[in-house]
Amino acid sequence: MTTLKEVAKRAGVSVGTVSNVVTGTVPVSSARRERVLAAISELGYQPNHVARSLKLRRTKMLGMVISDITNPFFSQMVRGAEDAALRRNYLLLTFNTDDRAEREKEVISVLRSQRVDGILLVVASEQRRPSHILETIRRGIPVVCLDRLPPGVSVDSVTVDNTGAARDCVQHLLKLGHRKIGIIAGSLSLQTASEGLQGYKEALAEAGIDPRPEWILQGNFRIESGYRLGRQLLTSLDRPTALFISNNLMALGILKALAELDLRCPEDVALATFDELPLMEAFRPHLTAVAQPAYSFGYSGAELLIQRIESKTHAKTPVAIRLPTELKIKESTLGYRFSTRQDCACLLGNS
Amino acid sequence: MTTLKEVAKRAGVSVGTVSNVVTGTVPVSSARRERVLAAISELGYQPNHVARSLKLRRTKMLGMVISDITNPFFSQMVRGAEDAALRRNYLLLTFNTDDRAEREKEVISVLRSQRVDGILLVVASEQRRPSHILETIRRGIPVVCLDRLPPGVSVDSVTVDNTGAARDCVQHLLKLGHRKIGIIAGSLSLQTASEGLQGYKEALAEAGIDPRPEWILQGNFRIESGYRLGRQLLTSLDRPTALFISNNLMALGILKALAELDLRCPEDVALATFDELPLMEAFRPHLTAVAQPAYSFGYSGAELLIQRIESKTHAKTPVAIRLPTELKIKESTLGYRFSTRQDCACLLGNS
DNA sequence: ATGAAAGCGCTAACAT
DNA sequence: ATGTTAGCGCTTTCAT
Repeated sequence: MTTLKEVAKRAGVSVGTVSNVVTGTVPVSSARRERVLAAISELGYQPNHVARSLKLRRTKMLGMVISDITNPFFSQMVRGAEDAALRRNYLLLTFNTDDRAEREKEVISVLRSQRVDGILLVVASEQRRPSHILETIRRGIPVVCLDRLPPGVSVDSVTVDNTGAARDCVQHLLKLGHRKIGIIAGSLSLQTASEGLQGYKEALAEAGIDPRPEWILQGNFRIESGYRLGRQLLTSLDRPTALFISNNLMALGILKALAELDLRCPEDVALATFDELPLMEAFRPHLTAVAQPAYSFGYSGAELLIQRIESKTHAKTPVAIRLPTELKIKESTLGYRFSTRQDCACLLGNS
Repeated sequence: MTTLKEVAKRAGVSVGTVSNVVTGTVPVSSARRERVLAAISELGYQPNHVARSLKLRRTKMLGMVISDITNPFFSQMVRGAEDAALRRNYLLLTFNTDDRAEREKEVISVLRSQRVDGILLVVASEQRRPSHILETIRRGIPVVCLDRLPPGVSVDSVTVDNTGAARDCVQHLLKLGHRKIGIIAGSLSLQTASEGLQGYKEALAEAGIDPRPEWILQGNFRIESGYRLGRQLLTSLDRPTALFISNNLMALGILKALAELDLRCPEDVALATFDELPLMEAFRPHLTAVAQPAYSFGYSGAELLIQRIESKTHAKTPVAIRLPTELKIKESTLGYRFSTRQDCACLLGNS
């Protein structure tokens, strides 16, 4: 690999001059600049970012820790973060944890060894005040948590109001006349999942309905678990007439179960889910969903993180960005108790 | 950040000794090792990978260049590559090009500046003998191309037989009795897309059918383009009875068009697509698809790349790994000309 | 405006 | 087995 020194030799100038041409921070006479530029292109010189990082003690790299890139929610988030990062000339180093706390620990350790300038984190650890995260922050590496917050840690974050969104969604089912509403929640050790369950319970409580324990199921956010729990719930003797599902993948699993059991949606069971995805438009019935701004999670998170990195001001109070969600009502809940199009239109209008 | 030097001072040994403890390449007396280990954990020392990379002139980082991480095919591929890389202690630096050649150039330049040890590349450039790729290889940075091959470049690769897979798939439609078969191809500047079209034409030719230009449409691998072209084709006066679609996202778009136009599948039009995804199991009708081993593309590619990096032997002949595809026949093509379950079962059996 | 030189944190060759 | 040191490629301060 060509080095600054070789370029300098070829152009007949000092390494300092070449560096000044490359970085553009110090003016260089145009005659010399020309010669340097010529030498650079003749030799195909590419600045060594590793050496620069060592010297400057910053890498212009961001660590990104998510649970699984093959989950569309996270791939959107990563794309958002990458787009924001590249605009500011930062690169993204991404890792999957599969929501396993020990993987998260390892990954953060790797990221620190790599000397990333900051970390975007979708926490896996359910543990209170996780030391690896606290320690990272204490060492001056900015961390922005996305979607979920580690309990007991004061840290910048980008989240949505999961409780409120779940409550709105279940209220929508109640308004349609449903009284027997089940929930497929995510793993309750994750904050988002327990918030979703909380919203579900609040909505039922407001309507004066006692939650039925056998209709509250805990999954793991994967297709397979939605399928399995869906079958379980839908084949039970006294099955709910509506289901609230805490994420997109489990919803897909339930659709599969539905098809196998020859149940119609929304006639036999109405379905409402968290997370909306472009590809869900192709599904029939079109699913009622709480749309989460997956891309924005990443984009805003990266912007906030870079701002923290570059402003150096060790802020005392964390910034908490709250992104809006939107309940998008579609066929999977409509049509159940309604016979005329007018009724539906009216309901769509004020929701 | 704590450095080796500080650890050495604390433990009362030389930096060399600390380095030897950390890397484990040279034996250190257990008494001193203990002291070093103690100092490391007291100070929370994390080796500086940047400095190590500069010194060793290798980063243990792999560059990965794909078109778009939000496309499930590529997110699976990235996950495969990451799993293979981590097993060998390499990290993955991923970039999206959106299939734009100039982005690819920029990204590869960044990767070279980062001094990645090798590059996994899903090529975007349709240009012959693209200089940025040739130059990268010439400089001794191993490149493994995934899924597609840049024209005129001798390079390691992991691909599938797109032509053969497309031909098999169209032959399946022909066997069912279809004579009016359309194709939604990808952007024909991409090798995979033109191979798919080639297979389609071969199958028709063997059956003695002349291709109808108005039934050969070119999309761009996105949901929206499948939707648009699907509507176009399905609303035409003389529409095909079966459709071969070159990727998963466009197939989803067509399903959306189908639902809007109130057409049934497979009764009104049979559908067969490239790419199979776990989440497609939830769709009804279940789509007949050529299953591509997306995860394996990444996994095998990363393994091959690392082998190249570590064996240093500048191989003269490129390795070309061919992964198998599998035609998975489902409801979206079956049931069209068959009235009894027996017929279907029989057909499923010998395909 | 330009050159010389120190030093970022590490590894490995060399000396002991 | 352990300590000492050169140098990886770069930026930047200090002279000039």
